[in-house]
Amino acid sequence: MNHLILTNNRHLISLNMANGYKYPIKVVSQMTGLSVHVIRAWEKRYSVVEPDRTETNRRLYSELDIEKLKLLNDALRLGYHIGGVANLSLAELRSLLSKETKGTIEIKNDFAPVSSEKIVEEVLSESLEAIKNYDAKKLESILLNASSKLTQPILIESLIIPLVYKVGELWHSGEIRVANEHLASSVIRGFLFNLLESYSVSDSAPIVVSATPRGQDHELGALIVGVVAASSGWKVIYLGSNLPAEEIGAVVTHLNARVVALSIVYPNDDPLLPRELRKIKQILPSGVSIIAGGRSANGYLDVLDEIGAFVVKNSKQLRLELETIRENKYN
Amino acid sequence: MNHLILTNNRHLISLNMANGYKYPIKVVSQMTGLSVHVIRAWEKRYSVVEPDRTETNRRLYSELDIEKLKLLNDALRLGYHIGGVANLSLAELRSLLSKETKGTIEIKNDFAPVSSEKIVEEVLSESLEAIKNYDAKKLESILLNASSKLTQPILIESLIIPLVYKVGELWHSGEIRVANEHLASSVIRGFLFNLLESYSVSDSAPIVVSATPRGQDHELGALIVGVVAASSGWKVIYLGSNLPAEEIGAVVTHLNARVVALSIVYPNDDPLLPRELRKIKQILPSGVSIIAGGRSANGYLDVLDEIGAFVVKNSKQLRLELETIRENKYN
DNA sequence: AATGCTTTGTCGAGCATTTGTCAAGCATTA
DNA sequence: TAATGCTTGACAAATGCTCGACAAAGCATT
Repeated sequence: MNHLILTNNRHLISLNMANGYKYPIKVVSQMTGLSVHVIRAWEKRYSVVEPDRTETNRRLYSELDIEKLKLLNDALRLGYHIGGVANLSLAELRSLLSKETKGTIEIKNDFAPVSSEKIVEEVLSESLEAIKNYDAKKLESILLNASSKLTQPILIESLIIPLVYKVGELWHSGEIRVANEHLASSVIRGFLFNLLESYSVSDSAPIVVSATPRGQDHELGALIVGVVAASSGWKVIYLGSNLPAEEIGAVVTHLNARVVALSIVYPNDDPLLPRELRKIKQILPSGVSIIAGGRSANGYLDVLDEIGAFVVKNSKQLRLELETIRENKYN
Repeated sequence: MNHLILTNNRHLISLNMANGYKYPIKVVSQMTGLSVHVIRAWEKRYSVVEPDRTETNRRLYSELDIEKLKLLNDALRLGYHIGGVANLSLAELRSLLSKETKGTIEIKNDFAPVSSEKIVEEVLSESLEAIKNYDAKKLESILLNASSKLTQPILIESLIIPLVYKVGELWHSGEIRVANEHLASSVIRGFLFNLLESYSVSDSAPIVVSATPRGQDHELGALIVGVVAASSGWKVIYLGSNLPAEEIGAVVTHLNARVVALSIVYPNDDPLLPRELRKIKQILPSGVSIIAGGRSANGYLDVLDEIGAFVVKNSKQLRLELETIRENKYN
């Protein structure tokens, strides 16, 4: 059904369109995740769907057909046999599945006991392989794929962070080149940035400004912070790396932010950083919290303590800290 | 750390590419990634597009034609056959493709094709507004939206580059903050990176390695080069900024790349850069071409000349240069 | 457990259609 | 003159179709 809303003479907004277009089998295969062989076999054996044909006998599937195939595929994953559910109508299938999914929250755990650890391990080694081959596209698709299989905390804590560490290690040990590392960084950065931008939060959400202070060039940490904060319901203003204190202050004031999150990764003995941190503290309006994290944060514990920053060691602590701050706001 | 400064000779190009301009088939082939044979075959067999003709019967394609061809190419990649999608309108094609990826609401504007200049102007001012408000998400959606309305050359030459340039200007003049500039850089970088990764080329495509040499921190130029090259059918290995000569050499050798594209934006008087450039030349296998571009390339013309690099001033020249190199390969 | 029977995903052979590519011969352009 | 473009016709690769075969997995019986 086509709901068309005419807003003015040159914009047409169409919602929820089920136009008359019919899809070829290859596309249906991709959309449903079923192989073309299976789709044809099911048709032959159970008349699961009976697609139209072109004049030259090629199959043309409607959107309803596709929906049914998708539902059947879901049903199989839940343990049903194709023979048992093949002749159910679309409505019956839908109710069947909605009932099932209510009963068990974690569908995947029952039938596909692939542990997260297993996935992570695999993804890690595949990723490193892609990095070694300078295959940016491959790496990206691996990460995308992983992000759909893993929960966000696991994705960040068990995959992304270890991957970044590992790449750093291999680089230091000379097992991969600077070029490999650059390429990996680019892709991971792009991936995280997309992830960050994909969160949509309410306008009333509290604001956290994420950046690395002046002298700190490694922005992946700040991006990770951003992703974690966004997933915790914060509105994230991501400013990238190497940001002078005055700039951080200006943004916080302008947007009335609640938290500044700083990522400190390298070097861990920058003599100028303490001064920069103090300056940040000095510029920030009172009531704005500072959270610091990153591999080298430990190198500056005394300054961080001095300026009243919360130091977090991992994304879980970060989450907790953000939560605490958020609640205190209303006290 | 990414400053937004780029070439400023965009005026001429934007005039050339202005709205009513019609493109000959070879150019269309490059822009769409389709061979001229295929374009003609589709026209003959399905009347996919019906380009104007010169008095002497040569085809002249409009931007809408090009857009349609691009969309069709995308559709093929998703498994559609040309016969099935050939007669769809531009709007139908767009909705078909967006359904593949999103499947949600969609806004079309085909009913009164606004001129590119108008769009660009609007998008530019909206973008700057979003940047001033630290609204990364808004900026990103503006760019995404623009990319669906504009052809790729116009998007790059008339929108992205001017935007980058404008932001640099505003920053220098103090009208916006470093923080605004950082945020804009992040978003634009992410946008370009996505664009780059979205091109899929055949495995047999010649390879170009894109990077900035050691000492050059500004990677947007290298990304733009990457996007242009990818749209011209090259396989792009994007290595980011600040890459030592040995690394570039190693990658080129390992992947048997045909071209190294270097972006040189700032500073324009780095005393170490000439040495680095010579080193690159020295390390590269013979037969590998070097292309250099970017705002500050002019500052190193003699060295670039010495090492036999092609210096390009804009994306059009870049395209031409790539094409020339590509053809020479087979002679 | 072991045995058979059934279900079901996968594959290949042989044929038809679709589609990308190419060459030949001529016209236009630079 | 060399390069580019046009049309036509031909060809080969890719894709899809049907049918049949096969093996892994599930299930029930012994």
